[in-house]
Amino acid sequence: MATARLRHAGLRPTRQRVELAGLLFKDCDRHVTAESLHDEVAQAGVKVSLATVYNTLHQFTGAGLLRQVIVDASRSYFDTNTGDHQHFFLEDEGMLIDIPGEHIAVSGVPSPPDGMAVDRVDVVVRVRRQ
Amino acid sequence: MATARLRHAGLRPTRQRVELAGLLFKDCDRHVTAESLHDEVAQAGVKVSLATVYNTLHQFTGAGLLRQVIVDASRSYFDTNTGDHQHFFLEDEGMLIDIPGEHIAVSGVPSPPDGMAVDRVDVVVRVRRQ
DNA sequence: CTCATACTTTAGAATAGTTCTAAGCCCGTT
DNA sequence: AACGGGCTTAGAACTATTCTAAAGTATGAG
Repeated sequence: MATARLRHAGLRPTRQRVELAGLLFKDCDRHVTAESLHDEVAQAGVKVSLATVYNTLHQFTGAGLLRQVIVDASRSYFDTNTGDHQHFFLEDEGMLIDIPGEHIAVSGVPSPPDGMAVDRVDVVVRVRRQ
Repeated sequence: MATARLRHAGLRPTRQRVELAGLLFKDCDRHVTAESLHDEVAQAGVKVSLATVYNTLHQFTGAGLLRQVIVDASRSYFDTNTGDHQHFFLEDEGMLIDIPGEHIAVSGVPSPPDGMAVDRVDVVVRVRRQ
């Protein structure tokens, strides 16, 4: 459950973090923005400030519970799936869909510049209506 | 030259657009941000407002002369190379390096959701020092 | 060449997402 | 129960970007 997961990640299980973790990790994999999560937690009748939502998303990301996905210049998405996978990005709706890592492969990446190591390879398949 | 290129793209060759196009398309492929280009044009002793730099970058992108690259949540990059290629992103320095399209390949992309068509596949190889 | 007009540029204000501040709160330990 | 350090929060601040509306300018017609 949420409390144990937080403790294991070295994060004090405060009311706010437990609430947010509950929403984020309840069911399936999810993609949220700070604002969407803030709305959702408010909808659930819990009061958590937007600043705390931002803090929490970053702490969870630092602890490896979330992964930040950069696909849109105007806002940040966070993904509850931290495993090997990539994304479709529906540009019309600003929505992400996972592509399992087993399905997709990138080949022919040149060796990185001297003194650099590959941190991650991100693939974004941008799709539009029609 | 810049003037002809602008006319061909259906853009009136104003002093500002000609100056910016001159800087952008003079030599090799380049990656700029609005701010870096604004600094550069100022350095060259020309006065172009930041708003015009933004306008121009977007108009050039709309005309197919530039391509916007989304790799960083906090700012937009524009690439003078509009051909098929991908990028290394040096996270420590906020710098982009092209990976030629012949070198890199993505396979196993599932078919997009119903009613959607693939617009573009972007690969970002994030690298860090050491 | 001159003019009219529509398109451009610009300074400054406005906006949106995000981060910061500092004051009070609360979790875990003693 | 009390304490101490981390946590939360409202609101201000910040930053990249976009908007506004007023002044400037390229272009085609005459």
